[in-house]
Amino acid sequence: MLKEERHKIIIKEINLHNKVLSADLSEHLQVSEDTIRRDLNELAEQGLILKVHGGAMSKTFHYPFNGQNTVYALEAKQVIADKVISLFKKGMMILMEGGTTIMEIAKNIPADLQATFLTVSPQVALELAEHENIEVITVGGRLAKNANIHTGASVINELGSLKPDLCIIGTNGISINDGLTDSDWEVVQVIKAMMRAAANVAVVTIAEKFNSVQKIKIADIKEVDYLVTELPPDSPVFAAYRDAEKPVLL
Amino acid sequence: MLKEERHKIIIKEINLHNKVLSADLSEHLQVSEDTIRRDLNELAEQGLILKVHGGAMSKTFHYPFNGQNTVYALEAKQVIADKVISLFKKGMMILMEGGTTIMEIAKNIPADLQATFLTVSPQVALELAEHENIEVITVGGRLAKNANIHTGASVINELGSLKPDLCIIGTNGISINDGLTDSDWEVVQVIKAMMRAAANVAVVTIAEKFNSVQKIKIADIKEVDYLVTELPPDSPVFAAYRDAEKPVLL
DNA sequence: TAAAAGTATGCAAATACATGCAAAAGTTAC
DNA sequence: GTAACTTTTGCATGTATTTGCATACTTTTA
Repeated sequence: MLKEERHKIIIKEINLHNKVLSADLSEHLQVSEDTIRRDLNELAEQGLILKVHGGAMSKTFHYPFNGQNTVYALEAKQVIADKVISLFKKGMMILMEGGTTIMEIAKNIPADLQATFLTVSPQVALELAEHENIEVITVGGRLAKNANIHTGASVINELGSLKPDLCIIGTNGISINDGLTDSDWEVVQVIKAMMRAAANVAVVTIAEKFNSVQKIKIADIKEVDYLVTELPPDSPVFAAYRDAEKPVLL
Repeated sequence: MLKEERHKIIIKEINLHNKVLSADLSEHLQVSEDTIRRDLNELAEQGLILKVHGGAMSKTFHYPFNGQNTVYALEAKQVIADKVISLFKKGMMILMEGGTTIMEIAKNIPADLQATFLTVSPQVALELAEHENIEVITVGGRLAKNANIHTGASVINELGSLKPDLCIIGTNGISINDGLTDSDWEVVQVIKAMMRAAANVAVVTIAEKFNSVQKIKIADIKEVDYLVTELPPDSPVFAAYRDAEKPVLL
């Protein structure tokens, strides 16, 4: 049996079943597991498969969202992500909303962080699933199409029985006087429930959104524990926030 | 024996068996292996064959695997999608599993169908969300990273309180004797719960998976209401299935 | 946290390869 | 026909690849 022949069979097997076990292949192809492992290494180097402990899996199945859609204010969001991640500690249970900033955070979580992440966003869930050491739990429910997060009574219900250490939310509007605001009633209900559930609340937002107000109120500024933007905490933009006890500026 | 004569025979042999071994050719053509190697080198230089260690292989046989982003057996899956969609009626509540075939179905749902879709897969949920007229509900839970579907007790629980009209599942193994099989225990539990919940069960699979068996049993064939493949129902592949009352072949 | 399963590494045997060379076979020119 | 030439072939040599095993190490699981 030629090596390339084995490779072909392995690829086919992975395409059929999305994954293969080294032990199964070894028996099926009548070669030692060492040889199979070498085969899998080669195929992985060629980028054809994704090698995992015990075998290999389909790459397409695992990395569905390679589509590079440019994110607005990406650099700012990466700065924000770095700051937020400094709040993450081992063993924490962290609840995340959706949105591009939160996605950026999810992408940049350190590989060695051990924590449990809850989210109401399928996109965030899939991004989080890329990290080996974290457990991902989706709070399911009716999927609101404009925001791509789960909403509805079942979500509120479910959130009521969770006690995360930290809750990360994006926001559409934020201002001293009107607090956090948004324009989607269903989304607002979910965010309220998330804030109620969590021990600490971090709001992430690009500075551009400061002092903008939307139609529906979510909460007062003083209910936010951490406020994270791309600007340094001593930026003049935050002059009005500095006297308040909360939120802590990052 | 002329060189060109050998070349023709080698090409013929490769077309017939997709591969040749230098040792076999040497014996068959009564020349030294060195000569065979030189032959193979020449044919490879002309781009007619793919030379590999130990012999040569058909080029067409090897090439299809450079596009790693193309879903395996995409055409077949689109045919399957069309057939399954014929089962969808207005107002139905339809429960979907995950996997590439199911994704293909989700993509091809007619724009005007009004229905409610439940799914345990974040990917499928996001795909379904692209459709205006359907309601999407995610059954949330712990996200199993290898399969990218929600698993665990909460999912089983939630499924227990749902009564979908139709349930669409992919499968890794399917055979007359061993029924539906898979290799992931958590996934199997979820699929079992899905089948229990639904009034009707449709299994979608490319014909290639027929008569393959995985380690863990999900259900007997007779528990499946519709069996959907890319082949016509009267294909000889289904000879053994034809006498059974269920499943209905599509 | 200990056992089990899976992995990486070095090594040796077997096999396959490229290369140079000379003999054999085929070709051309006279 | 045969000398001069080119091409092809087999062999010897040294090199490279492949493979299974032994070993030590890491990850996973219970």
